[in-house]
Amino acid sequence: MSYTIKDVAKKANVSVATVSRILNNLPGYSEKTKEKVLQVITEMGYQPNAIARGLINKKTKTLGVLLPAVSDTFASVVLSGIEDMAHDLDYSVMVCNTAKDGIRTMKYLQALREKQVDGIIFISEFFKEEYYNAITAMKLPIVLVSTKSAYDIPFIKVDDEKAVLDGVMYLLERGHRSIGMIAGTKGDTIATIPRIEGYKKALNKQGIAFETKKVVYGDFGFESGIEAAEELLYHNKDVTAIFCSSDEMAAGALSYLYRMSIRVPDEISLVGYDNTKVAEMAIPPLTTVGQPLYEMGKNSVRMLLEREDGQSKSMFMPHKIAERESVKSIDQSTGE
Amino acid sequence: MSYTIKDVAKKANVSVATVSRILNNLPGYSEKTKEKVLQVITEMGYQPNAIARGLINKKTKTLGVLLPAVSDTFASVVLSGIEDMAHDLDYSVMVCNTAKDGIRTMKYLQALREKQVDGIIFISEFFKEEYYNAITAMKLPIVLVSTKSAYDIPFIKVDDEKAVLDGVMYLLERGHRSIGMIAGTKGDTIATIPRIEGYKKALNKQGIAFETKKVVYGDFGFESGIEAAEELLYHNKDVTAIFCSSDEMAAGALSYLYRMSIRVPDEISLVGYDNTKVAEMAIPPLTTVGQPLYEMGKNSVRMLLEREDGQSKSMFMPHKIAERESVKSIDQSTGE
DNA sequence: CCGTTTTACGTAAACGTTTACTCCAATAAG
DNA sequence: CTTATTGGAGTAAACGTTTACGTAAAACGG
Repeated sequence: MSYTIKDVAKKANVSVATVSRILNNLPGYSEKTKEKVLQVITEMGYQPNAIARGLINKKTKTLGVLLPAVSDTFASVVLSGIEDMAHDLDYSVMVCNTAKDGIRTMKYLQALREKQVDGIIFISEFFKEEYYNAITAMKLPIVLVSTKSAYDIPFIKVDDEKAVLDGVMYLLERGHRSIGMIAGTKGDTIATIPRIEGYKKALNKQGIAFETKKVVYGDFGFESGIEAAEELLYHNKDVTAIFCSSDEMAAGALSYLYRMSIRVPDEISLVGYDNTKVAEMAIPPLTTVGQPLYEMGKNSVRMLLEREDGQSKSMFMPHKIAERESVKSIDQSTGE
Repeated sequence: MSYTIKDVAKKANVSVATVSRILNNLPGYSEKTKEKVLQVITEMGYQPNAIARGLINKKTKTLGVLLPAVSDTFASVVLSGIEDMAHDLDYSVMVCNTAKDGIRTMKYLQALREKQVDGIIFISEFFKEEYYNAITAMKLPIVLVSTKSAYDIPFIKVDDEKAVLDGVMYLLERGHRSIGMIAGTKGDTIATIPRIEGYKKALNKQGIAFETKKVVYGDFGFESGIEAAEELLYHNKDVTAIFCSSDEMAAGALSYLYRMSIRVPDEISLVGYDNTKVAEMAIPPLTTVGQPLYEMGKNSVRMLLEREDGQSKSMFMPHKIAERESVKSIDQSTGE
């Protein structure tokens, strides 16, 4: 159908080897033939077939990305970083929306293997043993973004505990003493437990006792933020601030508070997590502890590709509080 | 490195042809050998190489998707529909973030061609002649989502004019008489001009004169919504409602109104477009004319793949107003 | 001017599949 | 019992590249 390297060779009166060499600029031809061949190529509109190329040199220049939901803001920002970096390095990316479903993840892993991707990036999902086995079996480089594992697999993420500690300290420094927390999925060893730990430590630094009833769990999504806020306030009439483990949940909390006619930040302060677009768009704009999601995406492909030789090591990315308008400093003496 | 079909054949004492036939369940072997081979396959953990397969039968079972920005809500919902449908049909998808940049689009088009994708889906971007030439040159099926072109290329979108007409009628029916519009990118023949046309027609139906100063342009993004709202209100103190050409711009408008202490919907009503998550999360939740984005994504791959034989035809998807809390009925006599 | 190196190519095998042919044995038909 | 048919396989070419190897001519060294 399309022209092949043979057609080019024939038309240019050279061998396919020569054409190939020119295409890959390897040595072994005169300047004259090079020009000739190049001219024929543009004349015919020849495009090399990456499949054939991939078959022989066992590189497809494509990466696989597994993520829980393309359509959530968090993952899609990471994805866009990955995409941009991949594009710069002449790689393509295949996205696999695992939809929080392990079976599908395994199916994808197999598809990616069959399609001979050069590496896999795994975003923000719990990394099961099953995945580990599958991936090591296929001997593919992999990096984890915004998650980590029990295995020796490089990851790239922020230090959740430290990030939350800073976020809660931010509240504490502004006079808040009764701070609730809307945490992520209960039991999540990556994004929930360390964050609660950070929350505890911050409280502890100020000599404030930790109370179990002040942390409620969600699932990082908007709706769960609504419910969590309701539950939290039901059991804790006195909180003056809530730390939320995702911007979406913070938006949910905001929504609930609005419905209850509780003003933010006048009556209750809110801080989110991630610094996604929803934090910017919220009313009032959310103060949030930001993760450099786009950069994390970029770095993940860099790590993946550099890994070739020396197993590259994991890295922690810096977090940074994005100050906006959802937090009020309160007078410590009055408590409100 | 990995096992090949030859290894399987050898170990099972059959020829590669037989193994291949079994793998593709074509006829030509006894039940006994089938079992034997299958057993060997699982024993060895053999996985076929899709690259080799693709080379010979000229199908890669992968699709290319071009979109302006993965990280915007709109495109990512479409993408997730594409992804799900593709997964069901055992296709993989390569995403290409064109970042509103034509050069990059051309580069992607070339990469997709070299990688021999089976089809291309083009989301929501203006379809340049340059693209048309490139794509027809590679003789690949293509479908346009949420955009259309001057060429004979199947598209799938809602009827923008009609959708806006309905949205504006919704406002009209609730007594609004002075309605502003925050439109998309000026001059956009797909998503701006027809929508303004719909706005005009709705006004016309009620015998209200169209005024140029009541439509201002944005770029579909949040920030542009802020600016557009400001400009609109500066020139039109009397509007009681604003129709926005995207939810994000509506969120921007909301944000501006909040800052100005103008209550929504009490003082000004707002309706958005798209029905993305941001409409749900807004405060107050946005009434918006919804596009079935996820379904559009799903259908696009169906269309693309069915196209093989009879050129499938374009389709319009139904829009639907999602009623939430950003619109107030006003008393016609007072004009509020 | 002869031997050696270098340059500029060409030939063909290889990558891992699929599939058109071929072939033999067993079965069915007459 | 012969002949046609069928079922169960194997052989090898093909897909479009890359690349190891070979080779003739040109360039070079002495």
